[in-house]
Amino acid sequence: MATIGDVARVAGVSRSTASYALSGKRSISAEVREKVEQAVLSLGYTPNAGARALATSQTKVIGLLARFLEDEFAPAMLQYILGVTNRARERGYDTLLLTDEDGVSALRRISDSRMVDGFILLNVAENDDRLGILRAAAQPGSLVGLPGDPSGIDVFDLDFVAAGRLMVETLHELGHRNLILVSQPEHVLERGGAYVSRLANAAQDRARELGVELHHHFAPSSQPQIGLELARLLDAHPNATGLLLNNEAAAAALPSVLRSRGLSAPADISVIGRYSDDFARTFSLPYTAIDSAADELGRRAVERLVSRIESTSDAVSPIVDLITPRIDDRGSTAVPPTRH
Amino acid sequence: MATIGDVARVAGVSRSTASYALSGKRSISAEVREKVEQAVLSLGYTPNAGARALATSQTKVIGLLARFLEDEFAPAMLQYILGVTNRARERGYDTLLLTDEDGVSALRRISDSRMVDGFILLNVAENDDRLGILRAAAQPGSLVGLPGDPSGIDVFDLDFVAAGRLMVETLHELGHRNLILVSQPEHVLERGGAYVSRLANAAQDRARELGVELHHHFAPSSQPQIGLELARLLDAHPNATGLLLNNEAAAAALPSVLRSRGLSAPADISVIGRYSDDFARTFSLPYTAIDSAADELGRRAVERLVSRIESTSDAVSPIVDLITPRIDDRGSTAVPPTRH
DNA sequence: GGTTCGATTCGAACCGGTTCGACGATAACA
DNA sequence: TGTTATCGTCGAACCGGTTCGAATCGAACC
Repeated sequence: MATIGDVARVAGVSRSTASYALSGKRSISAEVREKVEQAVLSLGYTPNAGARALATSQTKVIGLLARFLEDEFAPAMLQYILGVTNRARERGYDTLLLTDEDGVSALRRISDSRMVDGFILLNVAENDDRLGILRAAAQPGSLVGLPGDPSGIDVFDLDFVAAGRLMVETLHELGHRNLILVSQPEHVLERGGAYVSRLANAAQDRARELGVELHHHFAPSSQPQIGLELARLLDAHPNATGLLLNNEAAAAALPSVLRSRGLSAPADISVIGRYSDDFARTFSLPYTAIDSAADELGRRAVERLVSRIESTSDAVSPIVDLITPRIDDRGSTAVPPTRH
Repeated sequence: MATIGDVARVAGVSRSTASYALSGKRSISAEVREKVEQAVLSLGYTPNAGARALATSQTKVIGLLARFLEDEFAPAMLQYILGVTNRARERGYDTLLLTDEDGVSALRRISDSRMVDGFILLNVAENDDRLGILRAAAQPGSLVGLPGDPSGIDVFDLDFVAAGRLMVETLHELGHRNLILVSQPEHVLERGGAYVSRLANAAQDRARELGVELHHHFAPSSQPQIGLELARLLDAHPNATGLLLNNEAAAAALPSVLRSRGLSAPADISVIGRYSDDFARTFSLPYTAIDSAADELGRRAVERLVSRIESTSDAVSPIVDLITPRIDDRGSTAVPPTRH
C-alpha cells in the first residue's frame, strides 16, 4: 500500500508538503497541489487509519452499544442500529457495533483503547450501569432511552408521558369512557424499562382527569400466553371499548384474538398501539399506532454526538430531547359502538 | 491516558522491557514482570489501538458488510449480525458494521485505510460486484451466501438444494402428492438471490422424480398483497395438500389467511417454512420449518476468517461450506386429509 | 535600497506502540 | 580459567501519518 511518503516522492515534494496539499491546512501553490493530487491518483493512495488516529487522536468511528435483552423484541433494535449507522456514515463516521453481554466492560475497553470518538448507547435502562463509565470516559456519548438520572449526558427518547396522554385523549375525544391498557411484561419494568410505567402512569393520570375508566395490565412475555391474556382481559372488561397496547408482541397477537372472538376493529373495539411504522408494515398490523421513531432517535443521537465530537468547546450543556409522539392513523379507531 | 512510557517509568524499566513484559515475547524476570503488572494496574493502562495497529498492522477488527435491500425481510438480517459480532468477540475481534448503500466503495475505503483485518459479506448475490474488490483486497474475507463464482473465497450458506429436496421428500413420505411452493418475490431472484431458484429447482426436480405435482409461485413483496396472493393460490390449487414457504413474510401472513378460510394446519393442509428458529419464536409461527441457521452461518464465517487472518501461510485453500438443512418440527405436517 | 510581510516549502519532532540488535551479567562447558 | 550460550534489559528505529518552527524568496512598503 502506498504511504504519504510514496506520494511525496512521486510528486517531488516533502512529506509535510504532501500532507498540507491534501488537508489544505496551509496554503500550497496550485502547481504543487496538482502534482500531489496526480500522485495520489496514480498510486491509489489512501491514508492509513491507524497512523492518522495516532497522530490526530481522532478515529472517525462511533461506538454503538446495543443491549439485547432476553424476552425483548429484537427486530425493533435493528431500526435503531440502521438509523445510527446510516446517519453516522453521512457525517463521515463508521460504526463499531458492540453487542457484548457485559456492556460496562465493553464500554471501558473501547473507550480506554481509543478506538472510537464517541458512543451511542441503545436501550438505556432507568438505572443503567453503563452511565458511570460513560461519564468518566474521555469520549462523549448520546443515549437512546431516558435513564433516571440523565445528568451530564445527551438523551434522546420518545416522550412516553405525552404518548400515554395522547392515547387516552384520542379515544376520549371519540367518546370512549372505558379502556384497557396492555403494557410490556412486568420484568421489563423491573429490569429498568421505566418507559413502561411512564406511559402507563401518564395514561392513568390523564384518564382520571377526563373521567375515563382505565384498566392497566402487564402482558406475559411470550406467545401463546399473550393471546390468552388478551382474551382474558377482553372477558374481564366487557364494557371496555378501547384497547391501548404498549407492547409489540401483544399487537402482533391481537388480530387472531379478535378474529377468533368475531370482533373487528374499529367496529367493535378501537385499538391504538405503539410501534414503528416499519414494524407495522412488516407484519401488516392494521392498527393505528404511535410511531416509536426508532430511526429518527438514532439519527438525532448521532447528529448530536458528532457535533459534540467536533466542537472545540466542550462546555455545551447536555440536552434531553423527547420526541413528541405522532400517531399513524391506520383506521382502527372510531366512536364506540352503541350499547344494545 | 497512560501510555506504555508511563508504565515503564513507574515500573522503573525501559519502554521495550515493559512491552516485552506484557506481551511475553521475550523472557523477562519474574521480578520485573511483577513491577510492570503493578504499574499497569495502578495506572489503568490500556494500549492505544491506533498505535498498536500502526506498529503491528493488525487492528483486531472485522468489517461486516450488510446489504439491506428494499423489500427484503430486514429482521432476519439481525440474526446474522449477532452471530458474527458475538463469535468475533469471543475470538478477540470487534466488528465494524458497514451498511453503506454502495458496498463496493465501502469495501474499498475500509480495506485501503487498513481499518480491519478481514471482511464478512452478508447477503451475497449471484453476481456480486463486491467480490472483485474483495479478491484484490489485502485482507481476507468470508461470504455468507453462495455466489455464482466463489473461486478463491471462503463461502458459507445453507444448502438450498438439499432444503428444496427435503421439503418435498418430507411431505411425499407422509403421502402428499400435490404441493404449492411459495418463493420470495421474483425481483429478489433478479437481483441475484439465486438461492431462491436453487431451492425451487431442486424441489421441482425432486417432485418430478417422486411423481409429486408441485406448483411454484413467486410471492409479492409486501403486505397485504402477500395475504391476498396466498388466498388466491389456495383457491387456484384446491387439491393441494401441502404448502412450502421459502419466504418469511408469507409465513408471517399465513396464520391469518388460514384462519379466515377456516383452515388449520396440519388438519387441512400441511405447511413447511424456511426461517430461523428465533424468527419462529418471535412471531410465534406454528409451522414446521427448515432452520435458516443464520447465527450458525455467521459464526462459521467468523471462525474461518479469524483462522485465515491469524494463519501465517496464506496458501490455505478456500472452502464452500453448505450447511445441511435441519427441520424444526412444530407439528404442522401430517398425512393429507382424506378426500370426501 | 533596506525592511517587512505573506506565501510556500522543508526538516524535524511527535503520536504510542512493537521489535531488532547489542550489551552486560551469569551460568554452563571444556 | 577462558570460552560460549543464555538470560534479561536497554536504546534506537520503525510503523505512517500530522504539525510546529524555520528558511527561502519575491513583492510591497517606506
